[in-house]
Amino acid sequence: MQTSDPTLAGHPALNERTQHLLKFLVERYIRDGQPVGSRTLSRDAGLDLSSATVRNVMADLEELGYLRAPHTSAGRVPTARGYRFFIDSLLRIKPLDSREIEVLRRRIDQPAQSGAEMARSVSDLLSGVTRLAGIVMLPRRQTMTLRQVEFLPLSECRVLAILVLNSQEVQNRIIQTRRAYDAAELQRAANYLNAQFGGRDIQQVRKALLDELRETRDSLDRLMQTVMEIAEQTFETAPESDDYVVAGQTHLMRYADLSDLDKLRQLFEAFNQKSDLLHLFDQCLHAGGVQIFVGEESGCGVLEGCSVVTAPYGVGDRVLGVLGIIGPTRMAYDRVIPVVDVTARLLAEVLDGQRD
Amino acid sequence: MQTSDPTLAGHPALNERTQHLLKFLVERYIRDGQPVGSRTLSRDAGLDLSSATVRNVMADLEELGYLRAPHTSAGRVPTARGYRFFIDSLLRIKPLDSREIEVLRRRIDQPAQSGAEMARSVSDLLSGVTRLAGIVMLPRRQTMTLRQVEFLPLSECRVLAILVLNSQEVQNRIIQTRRAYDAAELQRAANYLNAQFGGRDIQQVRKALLDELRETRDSLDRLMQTVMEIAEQTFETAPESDDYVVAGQTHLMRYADLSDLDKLRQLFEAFNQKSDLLHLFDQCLHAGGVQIFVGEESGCGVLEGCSVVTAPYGVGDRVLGVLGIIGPTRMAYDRVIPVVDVTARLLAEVLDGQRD
DNA sequence: TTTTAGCACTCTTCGCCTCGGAGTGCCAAC
DNA sequence: GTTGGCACTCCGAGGCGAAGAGTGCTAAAA
Repeated sequence: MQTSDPTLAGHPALNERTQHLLKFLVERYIRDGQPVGSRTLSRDAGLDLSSATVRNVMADLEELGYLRAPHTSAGRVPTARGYRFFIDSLLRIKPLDSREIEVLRRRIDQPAQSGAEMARSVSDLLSGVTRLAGIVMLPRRQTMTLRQVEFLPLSECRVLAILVLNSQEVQNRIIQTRRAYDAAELQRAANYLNAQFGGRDIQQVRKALLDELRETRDSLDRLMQTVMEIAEQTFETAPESDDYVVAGQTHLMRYADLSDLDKLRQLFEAFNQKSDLLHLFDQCLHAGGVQIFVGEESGCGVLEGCSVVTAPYGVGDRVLGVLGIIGPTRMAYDRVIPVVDVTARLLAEVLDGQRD
Repeated sequence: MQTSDPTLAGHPALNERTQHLLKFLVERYIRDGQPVGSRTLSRDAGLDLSSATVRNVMADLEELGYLRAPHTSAGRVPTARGYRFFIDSLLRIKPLDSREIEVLRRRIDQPAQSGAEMARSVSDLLSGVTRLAGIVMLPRRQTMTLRQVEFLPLSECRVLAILVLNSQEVQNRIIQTRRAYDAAELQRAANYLNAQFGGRDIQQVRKALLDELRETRDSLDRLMQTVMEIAEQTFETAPESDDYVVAGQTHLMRYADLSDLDKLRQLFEAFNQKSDLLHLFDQCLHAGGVQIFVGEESGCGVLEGCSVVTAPYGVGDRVLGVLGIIGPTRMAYDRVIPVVDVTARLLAEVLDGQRD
């Protein structure tokens, strides 16, 4: 999360009163979804100003690009820039109370058979709590710890490789080999790999294998040849490893802001397409905390009118993935931000607890 | 597919001319999505009748419940009953030409690592070809052939069970045991199960295990006790086994018939909910061919305005699952039906080829 | 200098009306 | 049984006016 320094780059200092009015306007717009007029602010903002004065202030804010008027007689609405300033400088986040945190913890701390199952359940949780679309990237395979590897001969030249990762996750891969191996050979290869690499993460394993191969290319004994041929395919980066799970897309259909059916369709297609959003999430992987994209800030056309709130999750100092929500720019940031933040932290805790 | 006998239950005989007009009207409505008036029919249906005569016929068809008029001056639109008659008695299905079939075959005959992957790719295919939402139920686990089973000790009292099914599909399951087993014990148990049950389907295995258990409850030796405890959990019907995959939901957002955002949302929620649709598909499992539900015929409220076309797929005489599409009632049945039909057949072929 | 009251102006929304077009139902004639 | 004719209904587009909301500007007040 960014600090609340009102003199951020590109943001001229606003006096107290102006900030207060902007804050009130954004909050009111988030609540009602209707353009907010000067009378409303004059009456409800608690500043005891006439509507004329408020109008002057609003005109200034429009000039600065924080507000815009849908048409001449319709009050003002925040722009992306307005939301940005609101989020960075005006928003006071209410921390979740401990009861709510407990509920989240219990929902997250369910035994899951796999990373994919975990991701599904957490994105369900996010979407249920925020009533927006929840997104969870699958834990990246490279950062997972290898617990155990086994090989099973299936048929002539087909071997089933089984990886046990993080003690929870099991991944299979059927690999084609150049020659047939018998069970004993495969067992020896597995034993070797387990002894050598058990407890290290996949990335290290791949690197070590490559080094080994380079150094002793020609002098490999029979066992090591077996190991090399099979391990090479086994530890290839899985193509499916960069992926995410979306839940609760239907919530987005309730917002009039997004009622343009065609826009909505494009957004849903982007969820299926995945590449654009994955690119966005990759940027968040090493952000070290909650990150917020308002409207087109994300650089992703289909996200016009949408905001994205993300947080990386991981174990210790290792980032495993990113989770977050997508909703209309007009969302309750003060609630959504802590939910995303806490969910990421709780998930880290739970994964940490499962490490052994 | 039903026969084209025009005297089906509940359907009074219609003379040739009336049938022709109904057929033309339905086809035109499917093409344009606009109510069809008497002038259009008189002009284009090729019968050389005045619009007044056509009006008389249409009034009869409305009386019989095949057509309805959205309002007084808006031409006619088919009712669910009208579509039903059209499909059962009037529709002439154009078989796919061999080029198209070849394209489908190539898309289906991709190596897949698992049933889920296969289901995803086939539902993608269905939705791409028909521009509707494609649905594929995952192959039911009970009907799969057990090729091999292995057990891996993970930690104290946790065992990883690996099932190789149909030589293509690998399933894992982590099971909790009452006492710790060592690798040798597990190996013996696996050997026993493989020798005894390899090549049979899961359903038979479960049944045989239960029988065995009942007959020799007290006299089990140590090996058999091991086998029983572990196998029991391994062969439990997986909860995720009844599931399906949807692709191309976004196509449904293009149809003005479904433009009611709220209806659409409910439909999408039903896709996520799954239970209603699963119930519907279960009915199709043993239908022995293409099955069509028009509008509320399915008994499923959210499917109002939608039709569902399904076909079971399987290997030999064993039904593995159901696939199909969902779209607006106003869909090109003459094309969709053969696509669904052929896809199911091709999938059967491909799965059959992979059996060994 | 800042704030405010007042006023003219703009723009949307709604109801109301009208009008043309599309399509129907019915009747009488063929 | 089929057809032409005609009155009727209904929708949709467009125009009009009133009400309401909100603005910008100006001149006076603080």
